Amino acid sequence: MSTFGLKKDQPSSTEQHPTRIIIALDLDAFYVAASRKRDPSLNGLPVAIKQKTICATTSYEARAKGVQKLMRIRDAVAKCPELIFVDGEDLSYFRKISTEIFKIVSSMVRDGLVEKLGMDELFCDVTSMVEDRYNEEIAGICPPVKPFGNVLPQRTKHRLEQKKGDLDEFDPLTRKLFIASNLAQTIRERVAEEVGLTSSAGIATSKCLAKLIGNLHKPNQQTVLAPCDPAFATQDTQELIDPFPIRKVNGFGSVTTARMCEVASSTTGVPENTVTPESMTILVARTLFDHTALSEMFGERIATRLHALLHGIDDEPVIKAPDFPAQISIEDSYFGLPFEKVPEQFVKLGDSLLRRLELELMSHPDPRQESEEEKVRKQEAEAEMVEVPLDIFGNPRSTWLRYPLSLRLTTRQGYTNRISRQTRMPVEIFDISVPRIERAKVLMHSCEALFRAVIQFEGNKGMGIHLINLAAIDLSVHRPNQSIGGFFKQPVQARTPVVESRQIIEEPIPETNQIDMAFLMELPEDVRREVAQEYGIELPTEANQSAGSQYEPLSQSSILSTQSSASTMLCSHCGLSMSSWLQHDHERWPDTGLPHKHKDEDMDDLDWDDEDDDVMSI
DNA sequence: TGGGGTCCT
DNA sequence: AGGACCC
Repeated sequence: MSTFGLKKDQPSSTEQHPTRIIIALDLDAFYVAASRKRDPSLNGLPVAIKQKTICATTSYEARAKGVQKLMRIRDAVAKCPELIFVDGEDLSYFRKISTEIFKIVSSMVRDGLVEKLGMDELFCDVTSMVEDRYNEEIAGICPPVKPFGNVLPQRTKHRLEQKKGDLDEFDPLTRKLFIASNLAQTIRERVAEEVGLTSSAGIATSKCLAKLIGNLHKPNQQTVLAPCDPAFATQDTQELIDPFPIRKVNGFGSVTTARMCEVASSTTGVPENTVTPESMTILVARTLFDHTALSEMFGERIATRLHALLHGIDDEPVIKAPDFPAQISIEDSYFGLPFEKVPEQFVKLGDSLLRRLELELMSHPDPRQESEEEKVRKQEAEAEMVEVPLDIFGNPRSTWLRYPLSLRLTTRQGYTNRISRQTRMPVEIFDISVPRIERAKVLMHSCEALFRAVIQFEGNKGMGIHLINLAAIDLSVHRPNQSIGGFFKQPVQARTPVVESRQIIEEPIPETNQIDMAFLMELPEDVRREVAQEYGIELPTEANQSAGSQYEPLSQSSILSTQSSASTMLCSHCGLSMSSWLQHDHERWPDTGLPHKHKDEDMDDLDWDDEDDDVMSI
């Protein structure tokens, strides 16, 4: 029988925007798999990725012993005493592997139409790729393909078993989904070969369905949802997803689900707590709530989305991951960090943030690490006979590809909600000829000002700080100019790059780490060790220290105004002495930086050594 | 319950 | 600036 006629007479049911073919790719136990790539001795063993007091991710061996994701360490050890813990607080390695995988998949999908969800999930819109391949099948250029992996719904499976050779009798959409399942397999194989990590996939006509059914067969498997009969497609799909708890569906978060359980128990008159999130299935929700009900509960916009999802409809497009993220942030959690210890953490987190900014927002002279944008930039520069910026040795120089214009500080006191404040990013941090720890100190000062604002707003809840998050946001292509006020009459920073980069500006050779020692030694020991380790600085041994005593201990309070840079200046306004890196901050006080001397009273608002601090202990 | 992210209001 | 959502 000819499918040609069918195809012409049936212009696919959704004419407004063509039916899409989506692949949802999910890496199996990603953190564990990446850790095993780094350390193969973990293979085959029960492993948990530890973050503070919880197991963020667990290996399948651990799950077999009942060690679930997000379980407390204590409970995990009780379930599985042999459990091996891998520290998962530093995400840099995971980020690297994640990027590798993203690049491979992007290169295999037309137009790089790949969306990232977290570090281990990808959505690919392969509609047009599959379309082309389907047309080749129709033209007889290549034979029709069987689906790869698990197939749903049952109706399609049965038909496959019955009519073995007659793939061309299936509906066009069904055949396209079959094709996509083979593409998904190819992608998974490539990732496994080149990176060494296994993954699972779901193939369907929307992100939501693809993800839902991808979860049905999990490690290292895939599932395609390919309704074979247009007359039953909607019904088959609905019956398939009806038993799922709504929590498994992408738009239903904990708040929405809880609210629906609440309303459900009050309207149906069933006793409380009998409608649990797990029992709130798509079927139950769909029977209980129509669009109007949802609209009253959540508002028109959200209601429309949720209502559609309950009916298996999801129009969310696959949005290609941008070259640069919208934000880059660093956070750490604490068991009630006393206020006076906060500045040290600002230095530590600020330093980490700077590292990440340099890694992710700058060009890298090593061509092996070169980003796509950078290659394009170089090609353009070449075409226009403009030289790429060179360093003092004539080698290609790292330059900023994006500049975060704003800095945001988010904190949490106890278990209350997060409080955040933002300010302009101090431009000094972009001057990489200055040692990073110096720039981290600039960030620290900005953070202190923001922290004061947070405290003034929130007051002291008497439990110390439980979370600090530093975020670089508002990424711009242009280097921000310095031009607020200007009574320091600083030369305006050279606008970066590309065009006027003919002349090589001789930048001062970066100062050695020696200059940071005084500052370093003044930090508490644990922080100092962490920072020093990051920089590869060898800390003096105790013997050294006592013998040399070259590092004069500074008073605690001087942390707020310390300066170890050689270039010191006095504010012409208030006469305060400070490192030249702080000029800009100082000038903009109280936005960031040091206060002017005549405004010292303002400092009283922030008492770092508040005796009333009732620090919560573990 | 972590250490990240997104978008909407 | 906060809140919902995602992993």
